[in-house]
Amino acid sequence: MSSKARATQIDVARLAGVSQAMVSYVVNGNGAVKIPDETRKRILEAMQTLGYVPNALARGLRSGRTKTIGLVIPDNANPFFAEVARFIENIGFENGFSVILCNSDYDLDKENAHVDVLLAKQVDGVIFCSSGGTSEAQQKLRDGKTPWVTLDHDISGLQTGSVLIDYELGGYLATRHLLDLGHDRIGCITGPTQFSSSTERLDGYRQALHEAGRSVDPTLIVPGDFRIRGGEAAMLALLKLDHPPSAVFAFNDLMAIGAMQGARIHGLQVPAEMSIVGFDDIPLAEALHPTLTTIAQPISEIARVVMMILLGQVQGGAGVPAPKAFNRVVLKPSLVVRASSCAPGPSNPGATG
Amino acid sequence: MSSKARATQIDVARLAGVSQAMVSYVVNGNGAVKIPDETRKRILEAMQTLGYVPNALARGLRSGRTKTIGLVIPDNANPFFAEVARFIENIGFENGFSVILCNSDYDLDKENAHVDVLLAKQVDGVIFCSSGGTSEAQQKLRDGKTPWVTLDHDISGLQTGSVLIDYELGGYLATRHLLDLGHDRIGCITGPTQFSSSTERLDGYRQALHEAGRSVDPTLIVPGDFRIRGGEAAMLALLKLDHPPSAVFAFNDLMAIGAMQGARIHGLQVPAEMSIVGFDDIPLAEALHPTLTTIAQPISEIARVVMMILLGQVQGGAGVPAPKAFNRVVLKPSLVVRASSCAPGPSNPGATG
DNA sequence: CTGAAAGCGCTTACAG
DNA sequence: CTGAAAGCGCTTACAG
Repeated sequence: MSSKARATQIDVARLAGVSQAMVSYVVNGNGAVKIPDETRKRILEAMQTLGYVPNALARGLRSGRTKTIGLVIPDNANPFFAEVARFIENIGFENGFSVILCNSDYDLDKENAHVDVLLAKQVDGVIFCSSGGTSEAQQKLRDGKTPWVTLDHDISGLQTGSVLIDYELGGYLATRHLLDLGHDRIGCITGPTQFSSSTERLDGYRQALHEAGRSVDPTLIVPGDFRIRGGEAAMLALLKLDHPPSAVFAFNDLMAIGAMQGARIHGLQVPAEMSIVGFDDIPLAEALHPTLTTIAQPISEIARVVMMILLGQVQGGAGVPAPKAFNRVVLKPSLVVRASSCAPGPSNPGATG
Repeated sequence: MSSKARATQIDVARLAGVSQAMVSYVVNGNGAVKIPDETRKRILEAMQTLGYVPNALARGLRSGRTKTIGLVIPDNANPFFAEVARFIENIGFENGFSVILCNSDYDLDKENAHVDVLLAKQVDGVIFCSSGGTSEAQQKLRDGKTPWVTLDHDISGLQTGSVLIDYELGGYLATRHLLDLGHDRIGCITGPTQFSSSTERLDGYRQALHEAGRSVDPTLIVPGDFRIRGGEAAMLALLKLDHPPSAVFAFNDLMAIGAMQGARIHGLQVPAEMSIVGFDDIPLAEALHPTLTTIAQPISEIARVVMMILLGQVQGGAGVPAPKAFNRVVLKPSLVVRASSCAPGPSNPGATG
């Protein structure tokens, strides 16, 4: 048995003494054709005997559907994206879709290469979590006819479904929280500056400062890379300033964790001597010590909405768009106050004078 | 352009004034056929003009290769598996392979369903990180002719490539470390007990205890679920014992993190009043506070070896097995001592008398 | 209810 | 160097 080639519908048909079409009808449960129980049973038995496995390639080529979607994210090792991927895959599985995982590594060329492959593989849809900016990959998706949904916040006239996160609001909430606690000098560890998801958080930071009548000190804004090590390095850089901050807002939780380490390396207590706020609310945020104050992204909600939009378009059939109301959804992040932020201590140089 | 159907090789051939075969040769760079530069250029231009994208389904159907592999893991939201997936995908990308991500959720039925789909989709290979035990899915893989590599430690005569982790050694090292520190009562938070990766760690635990002339107290062994919450609950259960442990070995880092929380909920200091050792060495282990002592699995090495074996079989062509030497690789975990473990305090009831 | 047949887009010998 | 053609395994009208 293991020496023979894989059985096909023709083999099954032959063994069951029916035509190939009958086998196909049984496999696909086509309701338009009624097959006598006796015949169906014979076919099923033949399939069993031969260990028949349908060839999804042939089916896809013929039907134009592959039951596969592509997921492009920057980095699956980041717990936030790992969670996103987990939820997406789960919903896909429940609906009979496989997901091809693509990590772009915040690299536009890689992103582009991945989209090429996904399109060549005839995926039924693509979930595109851009590394930021308008890329070649995004252009291809835009020009093509494969349904796709973006998780970016690039609202420049997208002609597709998009789930947007209000990053600016997130940046505002984080900063506002620290201002409310009495912090005056608030550091900022950003993501790679070319990405819109970074600049938007930064806009929120600035807005909160302005609203409170504070000026923005550019030396307090240091770039990170969305990774732990980058957060640590950024915190150490901030602590070398003549007037270091008493609180730091890191643009994601991973960097916030690194910032905590950086503070400790410097001998500072968190939060007593250094408040830290993150962004994402990864599951580990509340397992840290101290637990991490952060801006929560509604991960499962994001995944749910994205898949609803995408599968709506995919299953609606070619050219039938999803209900207009679902095409653009803005999800709000929210502040989750935990133990890593508190009012500045009296001895803290960064405290309100 | 967006209203037309996707261009095919026939369209390109027509526009370039050549036969379809020529287009195919250009696309695949078949060295056996020499195409004049002028002709090649015309074809390339026509492809550009029409926005030609090869149909990987047709190619796969014809050639028998899909340049796609399947990855079955229990849970991508677990940082350990997220890392594994990340490395696998990366190596796949470098070699021109896409990866279909499948989460089994420690559920044998789901595992089985995923393998069915992967086989139907004609993947070139499967990486199978079993949830444990001999499952239907594993049987199908064994019977089929699709190359596959297992990450399990089920050595019961596997006729396939396998990368094994010496979990027993890991369990031994963790326990031995705690014994060496002077702990007498060492708790154990296991994984789901039906899985061999759990029982093997437990064997190591027992062995270390026996070797030190200690008996195994079954009340100190509590089951976990490989998740943070489960670790916390297990720790709380351990602390309710009449004779609670002074140290705990959790079977993965996620549960170790939960155990830390559980200890804190109970008002215990880690490590002064409760030592904790994990397993995996996820990137966050050294970012925790205190940093986590754990048994490190060589994640990147695991991914590298798995892919080397799998791609060797895939690219070696049907029926040509990889070099025998690569077919079974046992990787050793190692102890990484950090700050979450120390000698028991004098006031600690679990300390050596 | 059942069968013969076209065709999805490609690769690959096989002739010229 | 170039073209005509078979065939990968399936789905789906179309006749009987």
